[in-house]
Amino acid sequence: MDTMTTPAVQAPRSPVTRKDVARYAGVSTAVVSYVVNGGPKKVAPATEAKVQDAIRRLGYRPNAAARALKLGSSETIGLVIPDNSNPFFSLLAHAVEEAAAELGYALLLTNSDGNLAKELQHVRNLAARQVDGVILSSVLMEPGLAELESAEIRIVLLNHSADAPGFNSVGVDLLEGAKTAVGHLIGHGHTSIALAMGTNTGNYYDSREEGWLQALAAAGLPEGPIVRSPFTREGGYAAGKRLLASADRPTAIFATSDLQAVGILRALHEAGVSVPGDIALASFDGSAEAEYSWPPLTTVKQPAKAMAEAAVSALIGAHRGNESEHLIFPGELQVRQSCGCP
Amino acid sequence: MDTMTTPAVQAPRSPVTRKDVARYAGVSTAVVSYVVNGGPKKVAPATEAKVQDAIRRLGYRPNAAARALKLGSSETIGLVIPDNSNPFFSLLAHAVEEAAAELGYALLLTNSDGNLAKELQHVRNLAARQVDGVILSSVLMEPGLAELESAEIRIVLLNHSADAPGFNSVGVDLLEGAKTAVGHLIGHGHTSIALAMGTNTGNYYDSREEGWLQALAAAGLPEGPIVRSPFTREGGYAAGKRLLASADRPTAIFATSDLQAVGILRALHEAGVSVPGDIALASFDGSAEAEYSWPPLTTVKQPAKAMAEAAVSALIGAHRGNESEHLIFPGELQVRQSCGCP
DNA sequence: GTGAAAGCGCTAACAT
DNA sequence: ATGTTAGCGCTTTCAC
Repeated sequence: MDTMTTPAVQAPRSPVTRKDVARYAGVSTAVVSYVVNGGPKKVAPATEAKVQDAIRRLGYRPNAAARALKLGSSETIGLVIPDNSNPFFSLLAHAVEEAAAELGYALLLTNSDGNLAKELQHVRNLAARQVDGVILSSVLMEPGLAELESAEIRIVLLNHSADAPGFNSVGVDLLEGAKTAVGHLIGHGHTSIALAMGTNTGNYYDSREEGWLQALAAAGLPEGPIVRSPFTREGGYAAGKRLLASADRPTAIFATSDLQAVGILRALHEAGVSVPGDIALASFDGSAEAEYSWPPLTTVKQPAKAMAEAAVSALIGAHRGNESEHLIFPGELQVRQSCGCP
Repeated sequence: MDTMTTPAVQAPRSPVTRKDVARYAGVSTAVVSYVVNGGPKKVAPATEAKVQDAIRRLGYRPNAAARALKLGSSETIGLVIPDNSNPFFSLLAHAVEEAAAELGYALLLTNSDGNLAKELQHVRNLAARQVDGVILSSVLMEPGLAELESAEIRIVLLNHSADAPGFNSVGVDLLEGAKTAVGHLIGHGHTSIALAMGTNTGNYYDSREEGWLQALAAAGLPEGPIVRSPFTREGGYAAGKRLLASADRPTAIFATSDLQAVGILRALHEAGVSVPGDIALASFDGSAEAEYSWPPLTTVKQPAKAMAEAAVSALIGAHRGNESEHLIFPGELQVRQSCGCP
């Protein structure tokens, strides 16, 4: 590692306060506040100009900590997600950041790495930092969530598709999404459709499994093989290899995440299996990566932006009610080539 | 969109302050502080126990805003990146978050979307929020950076490989990385190697271009075609199509990012061109996506974790000097199949 | 070992 | 329209 050195790094923060501005402008500190905040009192145009000028000349910037202390709000929200380097979550995080910024809120980002202890610790830490609420993409379901109720902070669950009593939540319709995807595969004439199911920390039942089952049943098809592995590329890769080696090799696979599908794709390619010729594939998430795999993935797109906006709005938006709401968004099938469509 | 409603959302924040704890424990507020912060004064074990008990019973949590106000530090840093949904940046963000958390700092994340105005606005907003510094993955180079010097806040440039006087910076060795990748392609016997160059907002000269040039020159090879497009999958896709259509179609391509390479791959696949058989490919970044493309990409891996740690450390670490430093990390060639290796 | 109190910078009710 | 001032919750110096 090379190191180069040149002089002079710019200095830290300004010590100029509202008081300095007031003195410089020849007004009281209250007036400065009124100008800075546009209220609550009106200020004479001439005075306002003087103050603005003083602010500019002095390079004054309000101290957010003091404001937060006084107001009891930091205009900041926390986001806890499992892993920001997972494309689906990074997209979600970006959308949340944008939605929050829209309302003048900043975003404190933390990764739980799928670790429950970290998750709890982060929520508590965020609470201590006086965030106005946290959006939690939890790794686990109900039982564990109860611990959070004592955290004394507004929480909305994002990417959470089951009802969680006592919490606001927003998620995607896993059941319908899975049914749609599997139904599409069935439409291509497949009769042996495997499920590559992602494994969660909490061992709850994921509705994507149910959706797969229901779609099969509705078509009078037998239950295909199930293989369970993490919601990752590696997990998918392992799943793909296992499916390939199994006695009843399926002719189609429904993967519960794009990442898994990407891993499966690799396993299939390595084995010289053609997609969708020999085995068709459909997945879930609708991440950008799915559009550029080879072949491009047919996938159920989660409306990440809308979901993020709903979560932010439920947390800090104007209409945030006091009832707990469970918002479920529909996924949308994005048809590409991995399923067998031209 | 379905909506379900159930009663009772947990209540907001606790109004219990250090004063309440003091009263409950029968001590002064100072002692509570000593206990909470483990200093600066020692406290009798018995007293400490009483205080801890009071804290637990009352569910007290220190108010970070007040602490920040008093101390002049929010124990928070800001990160400004172009786009958190770009895998390379999301990885970087994750690493920065981790490194900051290690030191007890939280991370305020913002996306500039490659927009200069947004970038500046974010830096200023972060400064107003009393962050202790910002890590900036700027979209532009020197000239524009000058504006930030007035922002009166510590800044370190991340993912910045040129020296920026007056700023700390950490980046990867673009020149050597590119030379290595192109050299590897040359080692496979290619003599016509194109460059898929990413375009930046600031129109500075990217050393990857120079590296490509130097590697070619060192091998006595003619300059291959250059095609310029954004650092994205779409940009790569467009670049791939243009390269395919060009009169002097190359037998190898060096792409300046994995994302571009993924786009190129798609263009090549669509055209029925085999990789690496007909055209070999190497790229830059070393993101996870590169490992799971088909074929897997040979790429120059940026040590994101180390870079993030260095940036955080330069910003808030113990040894942060007052001289401006420019840290350049070496990239490491990850050899996979897209280059022609078995 | 413990406590009293000043003050960080800001907001807004109240006074003028 | 503008000024005065209390106090948000915390840290820490200085006294005991």
